[in-house]
Amino acid sequence: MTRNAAPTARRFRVGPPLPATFYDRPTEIVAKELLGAVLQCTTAEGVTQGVIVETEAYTGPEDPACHAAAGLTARTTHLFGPPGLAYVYFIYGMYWCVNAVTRERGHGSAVLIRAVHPIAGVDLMRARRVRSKREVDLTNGPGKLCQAMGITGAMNGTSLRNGPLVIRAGTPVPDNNVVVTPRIGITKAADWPLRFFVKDDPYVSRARPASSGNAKDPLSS
DNA sequence: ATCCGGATCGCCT
DNA sequence: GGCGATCCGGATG
Repeated sequence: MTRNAAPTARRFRVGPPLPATFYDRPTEIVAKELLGAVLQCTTAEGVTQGVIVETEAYTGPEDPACHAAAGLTARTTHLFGPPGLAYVYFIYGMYWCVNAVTRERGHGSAVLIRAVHPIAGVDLMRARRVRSKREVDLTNGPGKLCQAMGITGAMNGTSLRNGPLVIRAGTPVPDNNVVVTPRIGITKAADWPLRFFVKDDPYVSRARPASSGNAKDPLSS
């Protein structure tokens, strides 16, 4: 039997695009409630869809891990845009990451989408992610899901209701199925509990934040 | 003009 | 668990 296959037999609800008012709320709330929603990307190659199963909140200029902490620059223009915009940025010389802008225009906060559970266009995702060995490696990370879905900087600043990227209402995840932990891969504000993921979903990037032991002893000399 | 670190990933030991 | 790839933004001189 197909033990490892995505649960395609189960039908996910794919509703209308989420309204701008959905995003115009505290970023942590938006991050939590985006779990279960459906991210959709349309390109010349086709349409891909995935249920959002992992997010992180970046709350604004006062959050040292948020790009808004550097102020309004060319790069962060759309991060400071109106709620419901896509903020797509380039990282580590080779990957894209996608965010949903939250709160009112000028605030500078967003939700990073860290993992999705594919429900449509899976063959296209596999074609774009030849490197991935296991099925979960298709979309279990922010750089991976952008590669799988064809999300690039060309989509930076587009509306998440109209553009090539759309986030649609899905099946809300009950609180008792949501796990909250510190964010992954950051050094500033590394202990703030702003990461949210769906308990037991196989596409979550990691069950826990990098547990790289305890702090080293910087006073060894 | 130059330097450094980064919201990552995949391969190595 | 560690490290290199590979490029951009922001800070510094």
